[in-house]
Amino acid sequence: MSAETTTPVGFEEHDHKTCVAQGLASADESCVEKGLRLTPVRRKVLELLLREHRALGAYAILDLLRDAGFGSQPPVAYRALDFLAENGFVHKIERLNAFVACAHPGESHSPAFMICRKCDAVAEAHSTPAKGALGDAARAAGFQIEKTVVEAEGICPSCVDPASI
Amino acid sequence: MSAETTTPVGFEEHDHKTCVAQGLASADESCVEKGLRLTPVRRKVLELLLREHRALGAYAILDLLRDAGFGSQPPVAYRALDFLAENGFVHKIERLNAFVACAHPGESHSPAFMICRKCDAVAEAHSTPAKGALGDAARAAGFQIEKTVVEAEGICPSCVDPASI
DNA sequence: GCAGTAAATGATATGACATAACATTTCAAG
DNA sequence: CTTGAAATGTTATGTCATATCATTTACTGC
Repeated sequence: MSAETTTPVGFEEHDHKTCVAQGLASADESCVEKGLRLTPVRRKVLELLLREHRALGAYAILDLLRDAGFGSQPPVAYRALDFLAENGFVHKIERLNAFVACAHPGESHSPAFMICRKCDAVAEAHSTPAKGALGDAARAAGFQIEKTVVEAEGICPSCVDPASI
Repeated sequence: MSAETTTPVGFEEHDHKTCVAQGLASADESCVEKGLRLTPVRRKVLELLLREHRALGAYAILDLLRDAGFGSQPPVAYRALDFLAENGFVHKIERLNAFVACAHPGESHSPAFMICRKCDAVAEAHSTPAKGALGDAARAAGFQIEKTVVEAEGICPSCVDPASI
């Protein structure tokens, strides 16, 4: 494991092929371990998201699925996305109503996202929401946190400093 | 200011009338200060959200607006909600595609929400996302955070322990 | 192998959320 | 009073998501 795995991906140059291959391999392995079925549509959706490596809406995914010879009605995409999201292979970006491939496959994590409002690039980082003020408030209120959505909107390095593009 | 103002509201009994009156008074005052126009529709939407004191979808608000004699087309609700959200009087809950009145009017804050997946109750707390792991990741990546969405999904005290209802 | 069952997929229809565009009204400033 | 900017009303449309039922696939026990 290289040092890069701890870096938020999404705002940096990287090797797409490796990215895609590792993501798929990781998912294959994980599904075998857990007895999950990474069927052709599901694997294709994951591959598409890894390839694009940005947030895609369900209907954009659907277009790509059609091109790849799969069914082209909304439930086809949503069912695959539900499976992938439930099992941590992709994440939904609530702010964008869109989906991204998980950038830290295999690691257990509660993801946090940085979303550029100019170019819509999305980077995944780790968050520890239960450890901060929110965790304190939840304990005080008797609220049991099961899942957290943490999304920061702002300006990515490339859009802050156009020279760096 | 009572001790209750630091408690996440939404999961507790409270005085609705005071709630609504204070919220509206606070908004009136704030708008005068800032030269904003809290027009009848806008004020009505805020009042409705304070009264209901839970997350409402735009179309639910629209129904209530119609009942109150206002226009009943979607832009009427969305424009009022945009104004109120931009100025911190209401917040959008991305997870629910719905809106709640701000529970901490007048205080500057980056809100965090606890959302019960059983009863859809929503409580507002404070968050300090830039201080934790996300802030570190953003600084490391050169990402400039402008706004954060922090939403925890789980079980509220009443649904955990039905006897307490 | 083959029947029975559960899971996954395909397809139709509909529901829920949100905004573009333009006409009309309101309101404060000159 | 008029003029320009902001707000509102209205029509139409775009985008995101799911309920439902028919069909196919794939695993299980006989």
